[in-house]
Amino acid sequence: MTTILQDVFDRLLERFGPQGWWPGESPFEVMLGAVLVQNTSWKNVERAIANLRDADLLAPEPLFELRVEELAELIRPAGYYQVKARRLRNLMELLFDRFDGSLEAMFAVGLTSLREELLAVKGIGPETADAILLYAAELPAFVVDSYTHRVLARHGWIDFDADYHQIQEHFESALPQDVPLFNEYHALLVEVGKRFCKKTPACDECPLFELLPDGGAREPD
DNA sequence: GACCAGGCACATC
DNA sequence: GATGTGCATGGT
Repeated sequence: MTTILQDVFDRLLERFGPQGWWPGESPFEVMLGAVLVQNTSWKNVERAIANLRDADLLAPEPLFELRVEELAELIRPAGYYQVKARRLRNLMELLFDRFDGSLEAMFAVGLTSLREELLAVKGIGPETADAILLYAAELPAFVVDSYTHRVLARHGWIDFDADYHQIQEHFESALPQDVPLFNEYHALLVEVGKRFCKKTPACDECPLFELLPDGGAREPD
């Protein structure tokens, strides 16, 4: 049987093609990006990561040894740089205190345990944790972001007041627990969100428009 | 100059 | 438990 969520995925993939997420050359870099991108455009995150790369800091050891004040200056282009420097520091402390600095060891503890450990880090909430799980650790956690919420709610496929866990369950219960699928699906939702489902939407040109049961009349956010 | 972008923690009621 | 606010850069 075909669910609406599978329809949506097929349509988005056909329209936009594979997105090749997550941008980043290593799992460690992907993990840092997950924190840096919080409420921030990816363009600004790229500058911050470039600064870290130029300083040869895109690896666990050197980043762990870097003072938080210096880290803050380097990631400044990503915005909220004082807060995010502290958050990255907290994440490094988890990595070294619990896993001796080994990403492999950290990712090997499994989805449920690692998710709990990540959520216990101050500055890592559900979306950042799931982004690390899916895109860095390659574990099947569906990532829910503001676009996911907006796209689904505006089409009437979830309630506007659905919380993170409800939306995640909505996807995970309707789809196979497949890492490449979850990877592509979230990336495609961000893409359609950026193009057509901003705060001022362009619904009439959205590829999902015709999937609406009643022609698209929906309450605003 | 206003508004927005791939959140999260914390204060206050 | 719900709602509001601070955090900050860079693009439109």
